[in-house]
Amino acid sequence: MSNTSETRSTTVHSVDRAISILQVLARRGAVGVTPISEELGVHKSTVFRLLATLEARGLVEQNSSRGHYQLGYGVIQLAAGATRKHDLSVTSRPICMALADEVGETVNIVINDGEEAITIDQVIGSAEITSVNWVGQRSPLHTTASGQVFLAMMRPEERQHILDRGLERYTEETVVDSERLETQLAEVRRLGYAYSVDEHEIGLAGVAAPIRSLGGGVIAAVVVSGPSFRITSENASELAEHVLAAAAAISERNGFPKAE
Amino acid sequence: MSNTSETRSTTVHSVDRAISILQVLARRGAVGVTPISEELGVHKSTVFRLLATLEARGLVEQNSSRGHYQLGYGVIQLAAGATRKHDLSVTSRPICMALADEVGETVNIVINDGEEAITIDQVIGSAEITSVNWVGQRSPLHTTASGQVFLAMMRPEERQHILDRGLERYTEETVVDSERLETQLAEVRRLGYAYSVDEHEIGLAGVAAPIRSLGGGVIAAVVVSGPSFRITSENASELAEHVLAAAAAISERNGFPKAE
DNA sequence: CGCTCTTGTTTCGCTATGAGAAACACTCTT
DNA sequence: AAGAGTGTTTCTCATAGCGAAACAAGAGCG
Repeated sequence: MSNTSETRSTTVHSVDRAISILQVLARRGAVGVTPISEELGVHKSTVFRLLATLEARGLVEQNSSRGHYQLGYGVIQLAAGATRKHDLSVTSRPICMALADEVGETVNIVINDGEEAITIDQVIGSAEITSVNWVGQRSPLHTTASGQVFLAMMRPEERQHILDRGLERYTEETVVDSERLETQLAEVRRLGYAYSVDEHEIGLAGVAAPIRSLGGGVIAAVVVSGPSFRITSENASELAEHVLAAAAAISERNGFPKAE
Repeated sequence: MSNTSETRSTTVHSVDRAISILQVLARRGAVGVTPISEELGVHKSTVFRLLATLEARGLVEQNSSRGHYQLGYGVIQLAAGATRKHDLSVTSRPICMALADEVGETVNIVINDGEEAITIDQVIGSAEITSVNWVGQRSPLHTTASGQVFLAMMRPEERQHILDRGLERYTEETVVDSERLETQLAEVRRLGYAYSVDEHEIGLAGVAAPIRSLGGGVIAAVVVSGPSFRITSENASELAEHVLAAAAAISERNGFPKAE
């Protein structure tokens, strides 16, 4: 089959067909040679040969002798390479640019290394007079909006381990009492986002939402941050809606099922 | 390149090459045309044409004009299809068969539908005199080893929601007190596995460990179960080692990073 | 700033590959 | 037991995919 009006397409026909087969299997689960042939309009001997190639490389498996075909472990292995953490900024960058444009503030992507938060990408907002480059910088979990997202969503014993090490005070507003922080984190779980003001640095505020991966785990956070005179408790919930939408879009690109 | 001494291989050459390119990108991240050409021993115009095909279908992206190539969102979408829950039994089946052979008891794969545990696959152990087919059967979360794995690993407010509905007594050994169950579940989190005996049915015992996916979320449990005179508190920890190893192998096949 | 080198991209002619037709083998259904 | 349907294999042929050569663009160096 040809799907282009050009005499010679730049794409490789048989690779195109093989990808179509993979997509049929992703959508339909275990399927036979004949239904694939009918759906794609390709001869069943061709389908068979392409499946044999995909099977030889582990992208496809046959569930019994002469049985149906389904996606194999090799696809999961490829995806594991595709979703490695530090490539997250590549998939999220266009969404962050759109968000920065939308809200006018700086947008960061932050990951959790288990002990601290690390900013891996940043888009400067239009409202910024001066720009601090946060990329590569570490920050404590308890004082930043993104850090509070990580603390809120992690398992209690993992969080307890962190709290047991003590909480360092950064400003007069820093919460250093474990019980009070737990209360605050319960609110983060209830709302689905964190809002932090003056806790890490006087005059600095932020709104953060979790980025989830295929299995639902939190792999990063998207944060809108700026001066606390612009990011106030009055407009934080409106800002949060934009941040949550961006986090959902990024999560979807990382395999998290789309919310209906 | 030809990797077979036969005159004509059954696999499709160009599809084979395209998959090799995907695997290079999964391993190396963003790479250029020339390094891929050198690593695979394929002409760079061929690599370019194959990359163009993969890019057209979304499996590969170029990070800037004339820039390096990397895996695209399309691979994650394929993997989302590959890791759907009910296909889990296919990836886990060989590991369960090996585990059943190893420990001599029946092995089940159980998923959590949010309210109850459901067995989706079963391998009968050699020590079984009679065999009960658990596949398709539902069981409560608080009385079974797998159910306790799910309760232990879920977020506290989700668990609270379940506990608030009340716990039904099945035997004299069923724990129906929420605080006592929470203590038990804390032990499950500490050990990484659950051991349940006589709580669901007198004479029935089991050891269960969580199966995790790419993002770390618990998607299922692998359980060894049998009569309580064979699965005792004495041999449960030894049995648990085998179960944990099987759960880790299944988790890895579902994209969870291999523990070093 | 200009030149050189490297790499991504494009074009073209040729042949080895991938296509479909036909047939075979196996399983399921009646 | 026979027929239908589907997975698998073989064979011939047309063309798609290959590599060589050349071009275009960007990076690095003097």
